[in-house]
Amino acid sequence: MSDKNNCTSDANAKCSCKGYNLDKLLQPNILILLAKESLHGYSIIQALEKKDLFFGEKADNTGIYRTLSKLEERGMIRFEWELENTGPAKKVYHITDEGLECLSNWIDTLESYRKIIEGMTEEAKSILNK
Amino acid sequence: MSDKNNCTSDANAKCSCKGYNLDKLLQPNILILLAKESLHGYSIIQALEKKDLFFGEKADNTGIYRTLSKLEERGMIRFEWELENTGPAKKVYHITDEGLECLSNWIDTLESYRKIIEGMTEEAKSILNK
DNA sequence: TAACGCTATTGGATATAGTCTAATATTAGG
DNA sequence: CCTAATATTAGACTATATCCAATAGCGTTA
Repeated sequence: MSDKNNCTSDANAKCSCKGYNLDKLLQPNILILLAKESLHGYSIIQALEKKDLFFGEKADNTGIYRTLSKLEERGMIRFEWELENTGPAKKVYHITDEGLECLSNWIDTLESYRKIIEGMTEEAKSILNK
Repeated sequence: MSDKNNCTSDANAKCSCKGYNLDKLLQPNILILLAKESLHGYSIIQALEKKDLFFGEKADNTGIYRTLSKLEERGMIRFEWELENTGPAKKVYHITDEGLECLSNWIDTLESYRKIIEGMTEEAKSILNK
């Protein structure tokens, strides 16, 4: 079996069909966490890692901090600096009313999305007789 | 009710929570179509529009043609020029063995993805009491 | 025949989401 | 003091998709 005839060939080693490039849905995932409790960036990273959100891959810190900044710019979340305890200063984020409404929209959006993905999977299965 | 307190405010009019920025999963969608029959780009566009894949939005031609080029570069699909019939020349694409294996991988990936999205939706619902 | 619309493909610039690498800073433990 | 863990940020880059524009063949119709 030649390497060219499967998605593990050099050129396709990181083919999207393995899930590497799927949207991690960081915005709704972060809103869900913050709807339950206020957290700072680093603890959000750890919470997302626990969830095994990333197809076994570890979370990307930079991406999460960038998403937090963007959500803050849009008024979905706000933060206060926490200097009290031990360790470096932390930005403790909490969700706003706008963020809760955004999360409510996300529920409908994700349900539609799930149906689309379900339909695709069923169609692909029937074609390949899987 | 102020405009600032919902996702329809100017700044958030095209908020991702409405689904505008979701991955359209063009790669697997195109592979599914081509696993059933060979097609040229423009007919793929029309087929995807019929599916209402895009949250009611119309398909973006450029994106579909770019995805076709990428899939072709990676050996998932191949094309022949069709000059016979009326109209401009068409690139008729057909799926390769590698493309079929890629689609098979996509089935597992999409099933995992669906479960992740389902879990997120349920969690968000329980938090918001929806 | 000129104008228009449909079919069919491509290119440039931009947007959004996320990754990789590196840097900075505080503090606790050995 | 050195290192590891905690905590945040910046620059460059990749993947996916969008918006606008251009090109080109062909049929209809005014």
